[in-house]
Amino acid sequence: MKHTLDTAGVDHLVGFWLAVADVPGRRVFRQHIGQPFELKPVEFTLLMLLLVNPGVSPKQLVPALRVPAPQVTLLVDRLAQRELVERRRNARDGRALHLMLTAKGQALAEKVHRLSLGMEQDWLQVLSPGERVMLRELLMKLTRASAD
Amino acid sequence: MKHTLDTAGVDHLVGFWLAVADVPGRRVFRQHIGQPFELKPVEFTLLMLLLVNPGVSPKQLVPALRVPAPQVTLLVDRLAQRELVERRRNARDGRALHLMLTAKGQALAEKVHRLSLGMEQDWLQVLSPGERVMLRELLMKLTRASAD
DNA sequence: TATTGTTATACTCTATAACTATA
DNA sequence: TATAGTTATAGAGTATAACAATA
Repeated sequence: MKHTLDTAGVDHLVGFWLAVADVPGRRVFRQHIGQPFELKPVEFTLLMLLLVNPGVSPKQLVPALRVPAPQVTLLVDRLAQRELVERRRNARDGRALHLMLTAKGQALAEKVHRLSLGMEQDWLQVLSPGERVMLRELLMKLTRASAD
Repeated sequence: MKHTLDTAGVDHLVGFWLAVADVPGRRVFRQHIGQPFELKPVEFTLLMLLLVNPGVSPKQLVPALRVPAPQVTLLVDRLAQRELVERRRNARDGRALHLMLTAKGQALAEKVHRLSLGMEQDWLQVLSPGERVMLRELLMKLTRASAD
């Protein structure tokens, strides 16, 4: 009995290998950041976006996080309840919100960002430094080309 | 108001760009195969595996499809009900099963395989032929290195 | 006693429609 | 009348534990 199946039927598909590689990629995140700090990938991403783009609106997060508007509301609810993020009313437009990191949120965001810088090393060890850069740049090129 | 947020906080993460690229990758599958043939990605992958590995057992599919055993049962249930796959008892071991494509399943598997050969062209258009090969090979290398 | 596959069940994630409040 | 955000709800996907049949 074979222990590894022949994947010849899907070997030609970038999408297949992308989906497969995503599994250990998510595990790396979970082990280094997700579990220790109780952050889901999308929550981590939101913190990272707020670190660099303070004051963005939920409306702007919909395309950036690739998540529908109602989910952004729930996402911000959770982070606001943990006092990591706060909602501020837009002074000119009473409908719109500005999202800001609290002091606590800022500290956490900086900490997990620092941790994230080295967390993928083991996972990517099989690739040379040049290959890692190449892989990331090809993925970025692919994404930046399509509708962001 | 900026229309594209600064992703500087996550730019260094291969896992982030992998997850992001996976979104249009799934859309390509859905448009070309998923919707027209009512196949989910995991169902398509199972058909492709059976095309090359006839007679595999659900047990073998668990690691290959990265899906827990009960989900394999339900997956095979659906495809068996559509008369694409059939379960055969192992003659030597009454517990084990062999999964086979039916004639109908074989025909569908061959058809969607043929379609899949060209379906990613538009999506990957921004990459040169060499870059596409490079991307796929880096992803395969990354996966083959870790536990399959 | 261990293994293959199944059943039952709970949990999370995701998507959509309807609503509010402001403009 | 349109827009930002929220509420409510339903559907799909995922994970775990308990079970039946065979070894």
